[in-house]
Amino acid sequence: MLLRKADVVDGALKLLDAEGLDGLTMRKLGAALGVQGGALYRHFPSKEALLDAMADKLTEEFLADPLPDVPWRDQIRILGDRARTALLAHRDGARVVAGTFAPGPSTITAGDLSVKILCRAGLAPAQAGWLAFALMYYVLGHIIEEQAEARLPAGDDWRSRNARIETEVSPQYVEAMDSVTSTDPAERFAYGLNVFIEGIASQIPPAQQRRTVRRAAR
Amino acid sequence: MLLRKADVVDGALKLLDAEGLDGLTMRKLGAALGVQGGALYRHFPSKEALLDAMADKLTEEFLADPLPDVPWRDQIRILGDRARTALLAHRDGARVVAGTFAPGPSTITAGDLSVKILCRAGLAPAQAGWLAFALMYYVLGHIIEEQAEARLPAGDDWRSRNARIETEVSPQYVEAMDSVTSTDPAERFAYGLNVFIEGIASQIPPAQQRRTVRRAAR
DNA sequence: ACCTGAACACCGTTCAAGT
DNA sequence: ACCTGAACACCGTTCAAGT
Repeated sequence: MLLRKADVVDGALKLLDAEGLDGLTMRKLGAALGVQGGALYRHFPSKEALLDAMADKLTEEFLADPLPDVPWRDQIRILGDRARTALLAHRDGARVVAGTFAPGPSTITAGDLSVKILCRAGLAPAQAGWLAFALMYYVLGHIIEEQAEARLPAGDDWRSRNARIETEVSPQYVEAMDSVTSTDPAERFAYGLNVFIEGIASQIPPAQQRRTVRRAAR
Repeated sequence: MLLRKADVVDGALKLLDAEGLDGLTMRKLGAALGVQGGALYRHFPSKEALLDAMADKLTEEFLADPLPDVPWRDQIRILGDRARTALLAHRDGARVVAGTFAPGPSTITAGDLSVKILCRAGLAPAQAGWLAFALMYYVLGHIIEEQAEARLPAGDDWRSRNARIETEVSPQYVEAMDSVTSTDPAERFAYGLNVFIEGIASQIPPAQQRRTVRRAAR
């Protein structure tokens, strides 16, 4: 049975779940698809290109449904939550997307969508572009950390690591770190996303802001 | 001449500048230090541990001077700028720090400092911790991208990549991407950092905020 | 204690040859 | 066109043996 590009990407995502990003090798992927490792280079010019295709497939998923016509703040919240769900759906999903070198069609569409939302909110395209990236850094950073923590050995929390090296630390830091490790990641994610949204709101010129509020009200 | 741990870290940072993170191998580092690759395992149990030590050294640099007693917004701006300077000082510096597995003393001190600033601004320790991480995601994401762009082949801009795949894109997106690639990264960095700061300010309870304003005024 | 030399168990990638 | 088999040029890591 001959392989198609899509088969390779699907197999790679399956292997990703089983082995993690560090365990994803061309030889193992070949074996999982019943083929020699080298044969994969008929379908992708490099492992990097395959990883780009995997990232684009993950991004595709959270673009499937159109965004509802709600105020821009809610649209960003929805986009953020969908991105999080899509990235958490595969082991190391966030790391795969963060490592994207050449963006695919879905990655570009996602960027386009983010910029359009921020422009409709009242930002100039330039600032919308800058903040779309900033938003992406937050989303990816947060989820990379979530997925890393999920795979730590049981006793290896921040407390035991701090104890090993002797660094004095404020009681506030202790409380902060305890909260980071004990609070539902979804809540932390939403909180930070909201801070971001309020920061964006602070950059919208008042004239535009009025228009936005009316949009939200109808 | 026998090697010390610090010599290995210094040599590794030098080799990082010459070869980049992907070109940094234990064998090459050994050769640069006049030693076999395997000999490095007398000083570090793994390459990962060496990379952690490199990351901590980078972090150490921007903690050298104490923060001036200015309002919390300015303290965060100063911290962000110092972090950016320190990370840009070495090739792939941001990727090295982002890949940190076990934080060292400086990394912990930097976290402690961030949390303290945010608490002094009026946040509860838990939220201060969450936002300290969010802040770090932004800083690292931005600088990783800066350092990646700096090494792209000349003709390989977003425009030529988009042309290769046929994805329709809004005129706003075009303007946004042009702005991202043509604007001074320092300006973009400061803008996003400020958005973040204003978002944080929006989360501070009014009672606390008054105190903060007075602090800033004196 | 620190380093050498050599090995082990892998990698990504290429390519003549087969079907 | 797609795949095999085998190679090339590397990796991180380990370890007996030297000094």
